[in-house]
Order: sequence, then C-alpha cells, then structure tokens
Amino acid sequence: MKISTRSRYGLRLMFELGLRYHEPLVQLKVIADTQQISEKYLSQIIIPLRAAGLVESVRGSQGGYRLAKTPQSITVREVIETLEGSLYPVDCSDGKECPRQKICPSTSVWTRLGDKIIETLDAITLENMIEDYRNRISADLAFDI
Amino acid sequence: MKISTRSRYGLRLMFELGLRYHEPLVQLKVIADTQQISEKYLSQIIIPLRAAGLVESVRGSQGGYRLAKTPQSITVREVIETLEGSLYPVDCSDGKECPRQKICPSTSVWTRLGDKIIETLDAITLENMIEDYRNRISADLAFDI
DNA sequence: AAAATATACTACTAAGATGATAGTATAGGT
DNA sequence: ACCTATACTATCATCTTAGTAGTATATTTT
Repeated sequence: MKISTRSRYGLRLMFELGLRYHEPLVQLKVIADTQQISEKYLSQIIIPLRAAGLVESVRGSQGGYRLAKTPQSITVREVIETLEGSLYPVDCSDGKECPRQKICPSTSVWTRLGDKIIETLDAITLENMIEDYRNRISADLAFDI
Repeated sequence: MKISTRSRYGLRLMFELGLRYHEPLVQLKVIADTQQISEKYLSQIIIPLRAAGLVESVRGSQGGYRLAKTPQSITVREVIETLEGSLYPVDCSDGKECPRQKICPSTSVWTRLGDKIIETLDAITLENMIEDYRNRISADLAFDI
C-alpha cells in the first residue's frame, strides 16, 4: 500500500508548476533542480499528465510547461489517479469481474477503502498544498527570529 | 496503491476463522479449501498473525487455529497492518526522518491520507464482515425464490 | 540557414518485491 | 510407534519499479 515514486515525484512536479503559476512557462530543468529529481525521469512522468489535460507544453527554445487549469481546480486525486491508475486498493472492486464476487467477504471492505481514498485526495487541491507550504515556511521564519 | 495478495488472503483467512469462531479449532486445510488458496501459502501468512496475538494455534493431530479474540474486537486494520506493515502511503510520513521534511509540500497530503486509511479500516471489524456476508447471502437466497 | 534549446518518444536494464513451492523439523493425539 | 497438523527455512520464477540513454522533433535565436 505504498504510493509509487513516480506518483510522488509527479505531485511535487505539479506543486512546483502551481507555485510558479504566474510565470508563463517553466522548464523541467528548473523543477528538476529545485525538487532534486532527475530531469529525464520527470520528462517521462509529465507525459501522462499532459495527456490527461492537466499540463500544457511548448516545445523548442524558451519552451516549457504550465498548468492547463488553475491550482484551485486541480485536485491531488486527479494527479495521482493519472499516474497511479485506479485508486481502489484491489482490482476486483473497480468494476472488473471476479467469479467469487458474490460470496467474497472482502469486496465491500476494499470498495469502502477505495471510496475514502478518493474522497480524501479529491478534497485537496494544488492551491491547498501551496497555502499549506507558505504557512509552514512563514511559521518557520517566525520561529527563527 | 494496491493491497498485496498476502494481505488479501490474510483477511479472508481471518474472516473464515471468524465465521467458525464457535468451533474449537479449525485446520488450515479447511480454510484453504473453502477460500481456494494454497494451504502452504496460508501457513506462511498466518505466522505473523499469530505473532501479533490475533490467532492462537495448537500443533499436532487434531490441532489447528482459532481467533485469539472475539470477531467484534478484531479490526481489519489490525489484520492488514500486521501483514502489510505501516498503512501510511509513504515511509516519510510514518515517523522516519527525511532531510526535505520541513520544506516538502507533500508530507501533509500523505499523512492525511494515511490517517484516513487507518480510520476507515479501524472502523470495520471481522464481525462487521461476517454480518455483511450473511446479509448478502440471505438477500441472494430471497432473490432466487 | 544554422545553431541552440527544450520537449517527445522509444528502448533498455539493474534491482527489488511478490507470489508462490518444496522440504524438513517438531509437537501432540491415538 | 504412527499419523496429523503446525513451524520454520530456503529457494525460485515472474513482475514491477526506478532510472538511464539515445534519438527525433519543434521552436526560437543568431
């Protein structure tokens, strides 16, 4: 029940694009540097995010990426589901057929859990993450004084 | 974010022990047959459940297993956490140290998610699963008539 | 037009986790 | 003694994961 590195990196990538939402375009190199993640790896991760309509790209010199929507309108759920696939913890609770379904004692457990996971991640937007981050940074500064 | 087969089998095993809570002892063979899981594999899975104090065993002829507590007092969380390890979706939200923790924008997301997962699974007992199962079985019978 | 820059795409690989299987040891009942 | 059932250890094939490498393509700058 661990989230893949791919998804974790992807969320940090999206967060970083959210932080820089006022900039017209951001290059992967910048994100790779500030988040300390391999640029090559990020370039793979961002492809499905682009395909899902969460990110826009511009190729060529002075190109880069930007969010396709506002940070308020992008939820963590969208990001993770794009990278991780279904968030239901077992495949059989996700619509797929299973011959034991009717008598299986666990199905409803996994369905309930999946629903909760989705509900929880749907309630957090990139903007929420950014606010939270800014609060923690300024609290930290205050503490240092 | 999938639950391992090990944990899924383990939950079905515990459910089956709960169903047969009135019996003095249940052999793995019986559970393996009704749940259609390799007995050898189950014998590996049950070891940590025993170590965690959820199951008691009796060796030798006419031996077997039984729940160490009532089905009402065993939660799905206990079972899954025993087999899966920490239910927090990333290791860094689970107390372990990470140099980026203070500035990491995702930590609170993963912590919130982990808390919800634990809360959800803690709210379901083996007894709940058994009730749910019995309801579905009788509803199914009624439908057949 | 050429060069530089940045994304797009495809292939590959090392390492680790996972889902088992097999065999032996040990304890307890008949 | 013998049978049965758990306890323990080792092994293994397969799959997933995290990451690297290289080439192609689009766009801007010079």
